Amino acid sequence: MGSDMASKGRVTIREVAERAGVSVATVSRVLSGNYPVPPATRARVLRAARDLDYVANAHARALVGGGRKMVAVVLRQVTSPFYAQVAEGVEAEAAARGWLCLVGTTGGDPARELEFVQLMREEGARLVILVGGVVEDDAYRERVAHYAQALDAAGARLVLCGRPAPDPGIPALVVEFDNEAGARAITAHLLSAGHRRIVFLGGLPGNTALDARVAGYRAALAEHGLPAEAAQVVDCGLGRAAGHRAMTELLKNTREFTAVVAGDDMVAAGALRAITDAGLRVPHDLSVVGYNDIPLAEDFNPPLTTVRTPAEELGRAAVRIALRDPDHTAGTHHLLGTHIVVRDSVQPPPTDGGPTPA
Amino acid sequence: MGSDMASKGRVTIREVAERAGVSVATVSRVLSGNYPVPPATRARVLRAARDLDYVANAHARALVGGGRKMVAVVLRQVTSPFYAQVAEGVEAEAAARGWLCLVGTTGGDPARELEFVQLMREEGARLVILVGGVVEDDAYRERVAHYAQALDAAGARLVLCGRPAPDPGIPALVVEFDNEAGARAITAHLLSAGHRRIVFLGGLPGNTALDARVAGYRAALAEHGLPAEAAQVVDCGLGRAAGHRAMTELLKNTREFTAVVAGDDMVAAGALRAITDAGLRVPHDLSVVGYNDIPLAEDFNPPLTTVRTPAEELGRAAVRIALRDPDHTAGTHHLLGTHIVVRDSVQPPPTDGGPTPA
DNA sequence: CCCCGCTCTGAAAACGTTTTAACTTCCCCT
DNA sequence: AGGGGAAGTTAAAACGTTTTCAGAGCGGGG
Repeated sequence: MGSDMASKGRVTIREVAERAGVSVATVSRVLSGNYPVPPATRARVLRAARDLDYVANAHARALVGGGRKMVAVVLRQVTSPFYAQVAEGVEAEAAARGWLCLVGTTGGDPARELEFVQLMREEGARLVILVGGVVEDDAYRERVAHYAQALDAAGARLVLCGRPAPDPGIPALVVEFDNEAGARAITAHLLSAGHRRIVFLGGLPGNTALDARVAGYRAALAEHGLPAEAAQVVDCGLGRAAGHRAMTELLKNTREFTAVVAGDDMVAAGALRAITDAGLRVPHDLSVVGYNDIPLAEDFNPPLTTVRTPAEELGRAAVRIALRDPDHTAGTHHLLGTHIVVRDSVQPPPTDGGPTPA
Repeated sequence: MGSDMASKGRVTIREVAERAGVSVATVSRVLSGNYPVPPATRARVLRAARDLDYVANAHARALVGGGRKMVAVVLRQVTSPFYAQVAEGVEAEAAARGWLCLVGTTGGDPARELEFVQLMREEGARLVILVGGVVEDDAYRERVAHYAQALDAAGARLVLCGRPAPDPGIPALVVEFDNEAGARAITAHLLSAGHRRIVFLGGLPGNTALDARVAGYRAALAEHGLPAEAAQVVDCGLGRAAGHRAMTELLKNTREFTAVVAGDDMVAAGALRAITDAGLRVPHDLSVVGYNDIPLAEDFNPPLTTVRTPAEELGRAAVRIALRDPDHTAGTHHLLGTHIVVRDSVQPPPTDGGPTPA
């Protein structure tokens, strides 16, 4: 760094030009690399830029260049392990292509989501990724349709992760996990361990991700020849606290079940804790499984059997798919696979009327 | 939304002006709200803007406005619960003031950190927050001094969370937890439960955050009248995997300790798992404490006694402090307090030569 | 010897906004 | 009635780049 660093304001391209003894056009050509410049001049410019510790003004660049390489991710909160992984995937894939990644959190508030998308339009994001299930009502559909059209008009693309496109005609991509298949598989796992009375804890009617998991759960039950009445779903919503509360409630009544499939791992965490608090043991007295396989799921008590949804890969896939085909292949739906990871929270149900032998 | 939405490119302020029958200056004044405009004109402009679904170009704004309200957080990874919380704090505090928040991840690579800070200079961030301990060597000091001076010259500020300012003269703020006090307190907790042979698992020589915790650990031992040789610190570094590996190793030898204080909760998670794998029980055979109180620490097996470092508050404090005094109160050092949260991973040590009575 | 074309460089326009300075009106005061 | 503001509005400059267009220098082929 030179000793004559500007003490006030930023160094502009003009000062670099002056010091190098060339015009601003030449400096721009060297620095942006968009145009060949003979080695001698090039070196002189580079030298001057380095001496002055010049940094380009991204705004000026974006202004004339008409936009910039930026992707925005919008999610409920970064402190949720699952969302954090998705964000990391997006960020990694974006960074690998030299794109900037902006993450915004909404706390689940549609108003803040709208606000953020608006902001991203102002910022000239070329790709906006909305992640996380949502309750799908008219307001939602209208909102997303608006986003999609506005972004599309500006030459940007919208991808929805784990939430539905409002209409086949809307210019948005959808990338998500096959929730139904995942839930079906994990429920089948419980079934094949011998469980028959299984409750689904953490339904959230209207939320498409959860609805799909509930559907998978019911499908597994049906496939195993159980009547529709065998399904018990507790619509307590997501989150550790909700899981804890609902499970506590459930345990107050006479126990009509031997296993629980939780809406996600956080719900499972709450449920696990509630069960322990009630003096029961998992999996000895009750089996429980989760969903998502968050990083600390194997440190739960006991290590949680759950279905792995490669969250980071979801994020990567979202940007990869959106950026791959420049032609407008909108409206496409992409499903990502999942698989069960078996740990220690499941064992055959206790035999009726007495404790199982060790 | 009007039926005549521009189908190509963005709607500019000029088109709004035209439709409203005023000049661009007037539109700008209405939209930016920097200058009073009579209600009638105002309404007409607003109407035109809405009809055209106009969104301002943030770049043009930032260009003329000389920068923009944006804060950038740089951290190792968002998937680490502690960092995620810090990021959330920063984001929340920034959003509350109408600032934009950009989070960048480095994976711990100084080169990527440099690259990102450079990028933020280009983007015109007015506040850059570097978070996370780091090994402090000459390269680090030089790097940070460079950031600080460059940002300062551009009228931006630099705040360091949990890492040291290279030199009192450098224009950077430091905000961090009192690591030494926290480690001293949690070690004292173990001591007062009767433990005498305590190992510190997760040292990382050169990393100032960890060094401070080790110092606190040693101080607690000394205060309790134990000789310096009583301290055993295992420099295995951070992360769940490191903790697991180191603990496994430790358990291979004859056990010379009854408790372990982990460098952070992730190390504790690994250690807990290693102990369980070895057929031992916590806290019956061994007591374990962590550091940070990450959100899932209470779901560990057993629920972890640890020291709570309010991470979100750290993030909030960083932006609050940096933005509070416009005068250049640089070089200041702010320490945030911590406190112990007691759960179930500590109990008095087993009596020598036999199992403790229940 | 002249002209063409190529390489290198520079002047200036453009990007979309904010803001300053100036210019009308119109009203009120003397 | 005339002058001084105030209020409302506009034209134009400025922000820092990229890019187009054109000019200058120069070597080679006819």
